Amino acid sequence: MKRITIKEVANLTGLSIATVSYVLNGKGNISEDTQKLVHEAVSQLGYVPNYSARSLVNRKSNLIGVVIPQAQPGSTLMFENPFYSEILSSIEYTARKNGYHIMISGTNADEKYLQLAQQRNLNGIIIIGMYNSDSYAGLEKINIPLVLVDSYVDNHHFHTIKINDRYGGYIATRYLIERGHRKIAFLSGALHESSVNMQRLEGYYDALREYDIPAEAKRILTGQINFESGMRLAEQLIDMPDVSAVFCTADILAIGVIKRLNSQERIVPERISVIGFDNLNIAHYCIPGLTTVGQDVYKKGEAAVNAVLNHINHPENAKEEISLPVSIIERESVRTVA
Amino acid sequence: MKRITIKEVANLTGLSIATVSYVLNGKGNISEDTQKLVHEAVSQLGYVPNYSARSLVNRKSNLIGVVIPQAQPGSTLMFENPFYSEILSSIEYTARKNGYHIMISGTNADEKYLQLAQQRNLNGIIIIGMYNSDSYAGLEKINIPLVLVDSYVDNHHFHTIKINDRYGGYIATRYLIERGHRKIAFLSGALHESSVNMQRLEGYYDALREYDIPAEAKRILTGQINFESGMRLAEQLIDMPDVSAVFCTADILAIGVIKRLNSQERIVPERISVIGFDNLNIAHYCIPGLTTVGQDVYKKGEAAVNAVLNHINHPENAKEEISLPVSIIERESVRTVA
DNA sequence: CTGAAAGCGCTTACAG
DNA sequence: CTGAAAGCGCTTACAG
Repeated sequence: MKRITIKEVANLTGLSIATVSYVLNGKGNISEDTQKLVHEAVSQLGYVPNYSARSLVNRKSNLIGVVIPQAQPGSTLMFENPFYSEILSSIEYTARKNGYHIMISGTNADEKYLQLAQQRNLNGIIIIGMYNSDSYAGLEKINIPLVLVDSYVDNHHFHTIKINDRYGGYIATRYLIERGHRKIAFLSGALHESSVNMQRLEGYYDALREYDIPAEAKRILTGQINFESGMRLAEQLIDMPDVSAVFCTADILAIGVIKRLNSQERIVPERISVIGFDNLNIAHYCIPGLTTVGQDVYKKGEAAVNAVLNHINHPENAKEEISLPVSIIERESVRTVA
Repeated sequence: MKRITIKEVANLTGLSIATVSYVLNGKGNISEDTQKLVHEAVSQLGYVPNYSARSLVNRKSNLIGVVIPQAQPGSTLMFENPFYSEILSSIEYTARKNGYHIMISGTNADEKYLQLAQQRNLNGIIIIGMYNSDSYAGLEKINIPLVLVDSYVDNHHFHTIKINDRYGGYIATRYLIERGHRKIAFLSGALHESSVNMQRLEGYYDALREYDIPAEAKRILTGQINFESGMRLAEQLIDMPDVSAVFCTADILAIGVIKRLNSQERIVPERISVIGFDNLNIAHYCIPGLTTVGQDVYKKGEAAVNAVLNHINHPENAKEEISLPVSIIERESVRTVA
């Protein structure tokens, strides 16, 4: 099956390939008649432009790369946490509306990905989540728009989209305190320096401080951000009968915690209260509905794509640093205590 | 920033670009010494091959396109149903291990996607789910490996990966019957001719027939495959106090049903039993744990990629038609009645 | 308003 | 064992 090229269109119309190319790209000054002629030939022949050839000369691919963390190095993507599929959904949608496609891959956000980006002539890169900071080494010497979502590696070379994580941690904790809780556990993934978890922990401390509640190191429990880890961390809670509320820095963690607690004698919210973070769809699905710190995951993805697009169109502009709002979403997993 | 090309590598080594290309591709008979020379120059220069140029001459992109249904035409992808992110995860992983990347897009699986596939020189296409059958029109005249996941449009032009949906419907229903249930509702998405839902309904009928239980049309309720629809369908159940068990053809539907039922007087499983289909992660997360018909979503994605890869390597082989097994996963959402 | 020609960065018969 | 050259399908100054 011979591929139909611009040459066949040129032959059929009796024009040159240059002219055909001009009308296809809406460039140059081509007469109405000629344009119509070309368009007719295109649809008659079923001509489809070859992006590989276009990319080669334009040095652009209309492809945006999205880097999603892996569950384990070299393993499957972290889709177990619905946060990633939710944000991917809005990234894909926003990109599609603007004529771009999404390439996903579970590579690390490191030098190797930089190679990939060059190989593929990516027009932009969106990196979601935190990677250890020397992963970013070399990434700034690339002149491809690069946006970091939820990362506090802040070297002004990249666009950043995040939320006010510290404030989120603060309002979550305050919400529990205002409902009479004093012994509040903090459950999260690893507390790396530049992680959102660390910020949320600071917010937790802020709230305790404001209400003169001493922070207890033993109530800070860390694992990974997934369901299983939530189950395991909940084990540790079982030996802390005085803890009346738990702040989990991710909904998926909170779901695991609730599941495990429920299988013990500690029903949520009757015996213990739980608040999450993210407001994923599952927070709404589960029973009891999960009270959580809501962020607009859809907007986050949209903002990431827009940052890429803006950079493409106005490379001279300063780096974007966008911080999206958070707010408490009340459901049934927290109760007021005396 | 000038891009480093094969030419620079040739200059530095004093070889021709042909020779450099040969060693890069491991073709031809090139001496050890020359090979080493080239590799040194490559790493010294930081040379990265340009896939656009490669694709242009090879007519292959190392890119596999994955088509995921949209929630609404022209809207975001159906990631609200975790089935899609779970299968995407295994598709990406399997592709990555084999040197391919994944391009996702929410286009319809129609002539337009065919154009896209040609534009992008896709090496394979994986279409997940059911589209109306004339969407596939023209898709067979493309000579790109194409695999259909969970579709009963069966014209032998495509590879197909599915499970035994009818049997799945049968064992789900039988499971309920064996536990004493007689008035069993069937909840699903639209019952299109070639949909998995229709097959699962047939299995439901099979089981009823086997046990001489009359099928009642009023107990067949259809909506869409999402959480909200599950909530809405559950409304209708409220006026059917005699129904003691519900078979939902998707876990996400079942989750919606349980949530709604729970907010009424009908607690699961005490007052009514629910069985799902898919065995998604959420089936394990929720309370009560969801008893469901388990399929291996990971294997499904893996099989889809392997079908593409096999086709690439052995285009002469017959179309693959793979059917994966299903089995009951017991949790807590079904109880035995007298 | 339109065309001839160079060039994007690679691969691959074909010669030698 | 290595190289000169054509060609993949497109875009874009530059002429006219």
